[in-house]
Amino acid sequence: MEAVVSEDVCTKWSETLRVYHTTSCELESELQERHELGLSEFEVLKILSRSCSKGGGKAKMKELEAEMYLSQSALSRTVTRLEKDGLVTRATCDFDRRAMFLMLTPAGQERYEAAQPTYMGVLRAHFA
Amino acid sequence: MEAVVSEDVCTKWSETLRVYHTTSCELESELQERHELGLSEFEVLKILSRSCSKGGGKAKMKELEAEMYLSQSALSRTVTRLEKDGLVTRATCDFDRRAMFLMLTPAGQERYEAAQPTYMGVLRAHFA
DNA sequence: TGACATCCAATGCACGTGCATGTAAGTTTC
DNA sequence: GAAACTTACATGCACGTGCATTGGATGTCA
Repeated sequence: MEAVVSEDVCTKWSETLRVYHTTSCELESELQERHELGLSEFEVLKILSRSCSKGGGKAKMKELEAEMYLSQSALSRTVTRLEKDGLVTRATCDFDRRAMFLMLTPAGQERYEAAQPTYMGVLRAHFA
Repeated sequence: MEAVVSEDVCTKWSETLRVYHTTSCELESELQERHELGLSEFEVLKILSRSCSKGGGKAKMKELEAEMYLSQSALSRTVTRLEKDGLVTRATCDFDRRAMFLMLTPAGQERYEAAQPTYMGVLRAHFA
């Protein structure tokens, strides 16, 4: 009884591990090879694209952080990389000068739209 | 139709991501805090413990590599750390002197048996 | 208003990982 | 048996990450 339950959770975990690993590896390499984007960079573009379309073109760092599985420091550096590539711009918030707004540049929007089908293709291949 | 399928695979992926992230983070921190073991270190001990009980006390690096989601180099260094902590020992194979046998030390066996309930506890909390 | 706590983002640092390469041992081909 | 190839593991290196800290801005309370 106990043993059955134990075996069951182990199986579930190793299944999760397998799916996560194969999918994230393929996402990573496909996005890198075809669009020069890491997975977390793509995720930032994805969230920005979504919130920009309804939020008037900007999102706060804190909002991004809450939606991603990434530490504050890692997110900060990811955004730095994206900014260096000209895909997003940072802007200080007028009302709270501690906070930063992020905005997709046209190049960022374009890059995201080019990469999105690749992303979806991998997901479909693994989950459909 | 297309949209529904798309939404579905996205949901599945983000669910996988969530489960993987929360579980692996908790495994990592619990194992580290209570037993001074990283997750991949624990995984090596786990596989060794299993194959030792039936295989006469040893396993080859290649076998480990095949059973883990870890590159050859990462595995090599993980084993180096375990060896430095006195939990496993390396031994060259007599028949193929390229290959390495790994063996759990008594301390390694002990550490694994102490950590295993912690590991199972986390899995049960997330999957049961 | 002044002192203190809280919050946001950036950065120094240590660490684990993957890729590419090195080294040594085994295998194949002629 | 020598040369070319393959296999097993270790290691140099670059990179992304998390933790802890810093610096600056905001909020709170007396």
